[in-house]
Amino acid sequence: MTGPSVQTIVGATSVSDASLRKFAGYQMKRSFNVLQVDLLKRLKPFGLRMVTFSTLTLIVDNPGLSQSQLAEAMAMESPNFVGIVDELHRKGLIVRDRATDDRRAYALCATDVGAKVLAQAFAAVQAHEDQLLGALTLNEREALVAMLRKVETGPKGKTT
Amino acid sequence: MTGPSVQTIVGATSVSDASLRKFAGYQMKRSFNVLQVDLLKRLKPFGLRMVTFSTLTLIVDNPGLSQSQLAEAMAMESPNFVGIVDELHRKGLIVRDRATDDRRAYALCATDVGAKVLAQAFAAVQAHEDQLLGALTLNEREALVAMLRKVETGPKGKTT
DNA sequence: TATTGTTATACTCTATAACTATA
DNA sequence: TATAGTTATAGAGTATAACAATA
Repeated sequence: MTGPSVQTIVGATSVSDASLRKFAGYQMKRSFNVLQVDLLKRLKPFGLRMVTFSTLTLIVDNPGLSQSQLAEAMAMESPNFVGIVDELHRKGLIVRDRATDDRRAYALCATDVGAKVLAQAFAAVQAHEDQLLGALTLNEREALVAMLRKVETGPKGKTT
Repeated sequence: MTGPSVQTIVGATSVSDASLRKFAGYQMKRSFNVLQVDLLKRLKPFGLRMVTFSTLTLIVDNPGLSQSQLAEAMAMESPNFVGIVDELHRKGLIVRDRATDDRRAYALCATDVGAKVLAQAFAAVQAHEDQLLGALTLNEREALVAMLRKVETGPKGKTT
């Protein structure tokens, strides 16, 4: 919706994407894709991907919670969470005990191995962020996260 | 990796996700998901989704380019681009003429209908962004996009 | 040989309906 | 009846290999 550049195909025509680049949504997608590729590479040595890393972090920080509580905290649908938990369990990183007061629910906790793996992975993720956000100052990084959070929460800070 | 909160399951335990929230990557994912849901809703009346909207925008701004040029500009793999172009073509929003100088390639252009649909959809997307980024000032919005771009480009601004 | 567009394929992420066992 | 976890399924998004037509 911006550019002149009415050319035919001839050679190395540079594509004008200025219209799209103005949209935070488009830029978020582009940036996140780059970030995710790098993050996945960094997590691979630990047998983790983004979602299993996030889940394991929450379990270590909040031992004993149920799957539905964790799924809700991650804004995930519970059916999609089942495979994640299975994967962490299969790798011996977490245990699933039946909750004492509600025999439908599990209480998820990290194993010693899980805690150790997470500690290492956590450092790797921090290194990954330090590298990928290396062009930003610490203040800018905080401002970025804060602004993104406002986008997530919405204009009125709706809780619903 | 932060919190105390070693509770059992009992009732409405609030989950501590402070560790994850410090990561720009996690926050980007959460924010983008919210944004995408709203954007899809806004684009539905026009029969577009995020990727077809983006593609149509590029075609209107850069008439006559080939699929591979556009796919590269959007950082997409060409096989995944085929369906996008088919979809826009099926809806009568673009035409695919064989390029005059290279009979392997197509020269993609928007139809009159395509241009009109995009103009309306473009306004809708702008309204969507104005709403979703409503908690940010115009300066903040620009800063957000600029910082995200730096993340995409990388610390050294690598072009490769 | 290399490139454009294509098919086929596979893996991830996301969303919904419906089931089971407990409550 | 409602909830926790599960299964099955379907739709997007993303990635690679391999092919035909053309360069």
